[in-house]
Amino acid sequence: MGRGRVQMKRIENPVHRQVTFCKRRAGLLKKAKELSVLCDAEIGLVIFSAHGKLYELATKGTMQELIERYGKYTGGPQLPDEVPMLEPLDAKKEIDMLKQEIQVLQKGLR
Amino acid sequence: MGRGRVQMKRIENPVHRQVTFCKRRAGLLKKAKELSVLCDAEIGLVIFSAHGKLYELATKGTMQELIERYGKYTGGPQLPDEVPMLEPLDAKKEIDMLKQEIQVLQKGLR
DNA sequence: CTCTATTGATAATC
DNA sequence: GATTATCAATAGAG
Repeated sequence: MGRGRVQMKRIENPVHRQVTFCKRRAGLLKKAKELSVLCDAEIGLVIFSAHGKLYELATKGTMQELIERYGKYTGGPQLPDEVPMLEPLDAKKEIDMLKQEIQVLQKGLR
Repeated sequence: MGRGRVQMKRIENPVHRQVTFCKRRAGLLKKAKELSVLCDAEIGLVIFSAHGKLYELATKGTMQELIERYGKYTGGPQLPDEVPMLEPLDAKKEIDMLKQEIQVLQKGLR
């Protein structure tokens, strides 16, 4: 789109990259909403900018609910009781992961 | 795009809706990848079809890592100390406790 | 699925 | 931010 083609690689010019990020981010969010409405799909979209700012979209409910559904889908039917142990990560990180898993499991019990 | 405009509402014809879902889903995933590459952003996209099938995309790492980052972002900066901290147990001990709880929950799910 | 006609997204520009 | 020339996505048809 636009005047001239676009190389599919990181835009080096910071100003240009920022402008493109804003425009395409808006376009992506719009497309996601459209797909959700047109085809009755539940969509979650999370975008972290290069600078770490968060942009999100969740159709049908909250992002948390969607994450839980995701966890249930991937952790449930597909890998019932397979616990792929990770290497000894940072303890805090591992604790957070375990807590999240517990939340998913608790939700599944209801 | 295409021949004729599209009403922004749920497509009633099931065949038409399925075709549109496939096409736009592919387009959305492509756009998400492009935004990630062009603007150096980390993007997570989760799509549940109306029938419950999951389609996902995670640029830069896994979806789990992205979810963790999301949780950290929303639960961290925004609600710094609203997290009921447990007693400062030894990290290893806490991990073992959490794992045990997970096992109990998994058992309950069967 | 492949193939256009046409719209919609957007890169360049102001 | 708004405008416009172009390209890319896609609706409909085969």
